[in-house]
Amino acid sequence: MSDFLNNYSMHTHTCGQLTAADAGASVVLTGWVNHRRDHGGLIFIDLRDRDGFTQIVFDPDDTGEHFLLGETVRPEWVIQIEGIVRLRPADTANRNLPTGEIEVIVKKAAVLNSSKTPPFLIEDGIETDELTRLKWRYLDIRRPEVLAALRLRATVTRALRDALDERGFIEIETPILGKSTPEGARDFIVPSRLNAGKFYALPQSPQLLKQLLMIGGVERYYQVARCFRDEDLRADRQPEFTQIDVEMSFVTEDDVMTMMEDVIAHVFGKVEVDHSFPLQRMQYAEAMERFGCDRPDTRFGMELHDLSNIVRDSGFKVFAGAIEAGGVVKAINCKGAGDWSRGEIDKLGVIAADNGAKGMAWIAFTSSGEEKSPIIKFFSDEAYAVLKEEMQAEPGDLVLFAADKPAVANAVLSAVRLHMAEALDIPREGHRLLWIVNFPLFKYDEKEERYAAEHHPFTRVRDEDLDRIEDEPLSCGSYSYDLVMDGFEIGGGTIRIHTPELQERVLRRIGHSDEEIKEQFGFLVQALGFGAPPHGGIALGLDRLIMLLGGYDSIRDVIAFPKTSSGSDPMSEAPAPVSSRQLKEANIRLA
RNA sequence: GGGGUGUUAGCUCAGCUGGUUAGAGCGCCGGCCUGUCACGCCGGAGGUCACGGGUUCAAGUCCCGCACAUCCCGCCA
Repeated sequence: MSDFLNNYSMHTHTCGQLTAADAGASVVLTGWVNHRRDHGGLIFIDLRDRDGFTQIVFDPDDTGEHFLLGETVRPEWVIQIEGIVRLRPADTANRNLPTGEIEVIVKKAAVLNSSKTPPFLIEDGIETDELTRLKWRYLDIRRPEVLAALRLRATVTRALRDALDERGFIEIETPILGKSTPEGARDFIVPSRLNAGKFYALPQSPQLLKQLLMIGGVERYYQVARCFRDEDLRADRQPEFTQIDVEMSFVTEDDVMTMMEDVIAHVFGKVEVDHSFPLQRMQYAEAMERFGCDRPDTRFGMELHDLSNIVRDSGFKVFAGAIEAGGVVKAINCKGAGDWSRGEIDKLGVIAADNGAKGMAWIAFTSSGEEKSPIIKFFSDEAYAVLKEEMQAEPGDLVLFAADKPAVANAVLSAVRLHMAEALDIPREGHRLLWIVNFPLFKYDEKEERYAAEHHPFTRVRDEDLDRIEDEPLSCGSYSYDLVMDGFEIGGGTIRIHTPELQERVLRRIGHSDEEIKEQFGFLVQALGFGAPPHGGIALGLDRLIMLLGGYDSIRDVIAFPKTSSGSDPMSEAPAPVSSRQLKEANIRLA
C-alpha cells in the first residue's frame, strides 16, 4: 500500500487535521486503533495519532474487500487507510472532537503492525497505578494527556531558550563527568577506568563551572542542565532533574531578578498564564514570620501570628515554658473549621508530631457561638480577649497553636496551614510568584556541630555584614533570592563571591582547613585571583515549573522516563548489577 | 535512617466478628447487530489473594517479618 506515498510521510494528513472544509478529499491516514465499534454491518474506528482522533468508517458497500480488515483489527494495532472525507450524517457529529464533523470512509486499508492487548486502556483519565504506567511507559506516553505534558515541557523550554537568546545569553554545555565536592548533596560517582581508584562525580549543578565561565569573560551564560543528586526522593524530587542554569557578570541581585522576571513573563505569555510583574519581593525574615517557611504559598491567607507577648504570663505552663526556653507561641486561624469534632482536631496532632512538636493546642469557635478548648481556662479574661482580637477569631473559626523553638513552631504551623487549606478546600486558583530575598548566609548544623552555608558557600555576604563573618556568622545576610511559585521553590540564585580573600574567609568559617580549601576549591580560589568580574545568577527548576504550570501533582508527570521513589526504573529495571568483567575494568571490588 | 497508607483477575476495586466453589465493573475471547463515538445485547475464559513464617479444626481476613509502591520527617548548599 505504501506505493502511493511520498518519501517523507506515510500519510497525507494527521488525525487531528481534517475539518468540514476537507469534505470530498481523498486522504491517507496512519495511526493507532483507539476505540472500535463494530455494528456488524458497519464498523467505526477512532484512529489516533499524536495530533488527535479521526473517525474512520468501514462500510461493506464502500470499503469492499478491505472491510475484513476492519473486523480484524484491535485496539493499538497500527493501520494505514486511504479514503474519502465526508460530512457525518445530520445529528451524528461529535462536538467533543475537533474532527467531529467529518469522518473518513475507508476505501483501502493496511495493517502496519498488530498489537498485544495493552495492560491498561490507552486513554485519558485512567486511574491505573503509577508503577504499572511506568513499567509500560511507552504505552502511557501514547495517552494524549501524557504527551501533552511532554509537549508543555518542550514549549516552556523553547520559550526559555528564546528569551535568553534574545537577551544575549550564550548556551554552553558543561561536563557531566566532574569532580566530587564536599559541600551539598550526596554525589553520584563514576569510576574512572583510566585512573584506577579515582572517581568522577555527576554534577549536582554546574555551579563552579558557570562561575569559571564568568571569569572566562562569557558574561552571559545559560544551559538546560541535567543535574544529579543521590538523595531520597519526593513527589517534587528525582535523582536527575533539569535546571535552567543562568549566570551573568557585572550585575546586582536586582539586575538578575529583573532579567529573570522578563524571561518568565515571556514564558507565561507563550503558555497563556496571567501574572502581574514586577514580582513581589519578600524578606526571608518576613516570610518566616508570616508563613513559617521560606517558600510560602501566598495564594491564600491563614497567616501565622506571634502570640508570645500575649500568652507569656498565662498560667498555661506549656506556653510559658516554651517562651522561657527561648521559644515562641504562634497560631493560625482556620476559618471554617470551628465545628470540627475533637477527634478531627486531634488528628492534626500527627502533623505537629511529624514536624518535631509535642502537640498542638487549639480553641474552637463553633458557629453556634460556643468556645471549646482544653486551654481557655488558663488565660485571664483580659489576655484571652487580646488573643481573640489578635487572631480576629469569630464563630466558625479554629485557632491552632504551636509553642516551641521558633524553627519547630514555624515548621508545624506552616505544614498545618497547607493541610488546612487542602482540608477546607480554600480556593487557590491561578499562580502566584514572588521572590524571597536576603537569606542568612550561614546556618548552624547541630548534628555536625558546625556552621554551614545556607545557600552555598560561594554566596556573597552583604557588604554591611562583612565584618561579622568570623564572630557573628548567624547575623550575616546574603545577596540571595529564591523564586517561589504556589508554595514551591522553582528557582534560587545568589550574587557570588568574586575575590579570593572573601572566598577563603567563608570557606574557613564553615570549617574547611587551608589545606582542604586548596585541595577542593583551589582552582576556584585561584581563578578568582585573575580578575574575576562581579557576577551572579540563578537556576530554575524546570521540572517543578512545568509541574505547576500543568497542574500536576508530581514532577514524574512531566518527565518522559522518571524513576520510582527507590530511584529505579520499572521498565528497564535500572539500576542493575554489572558483570564482573566490567567491575574489574573499573577497578571496583564489591563489599 | 524513621513514620503513615497500600498490595485480591490484564486494569480499578469489593470481600463484614476467620467458615462451602473468592466477587463486581471495565478490558479480553466467541456470537449477534448498518450510525456508533464509554455503542448495544447474549455467552465465555481469566486468581500462587505481593512474598515468607506463625496462630487456628479452618486464614484473602488475625499476628510477625519482608519486598515493592506512594506520601511525609530526616536528608536535599
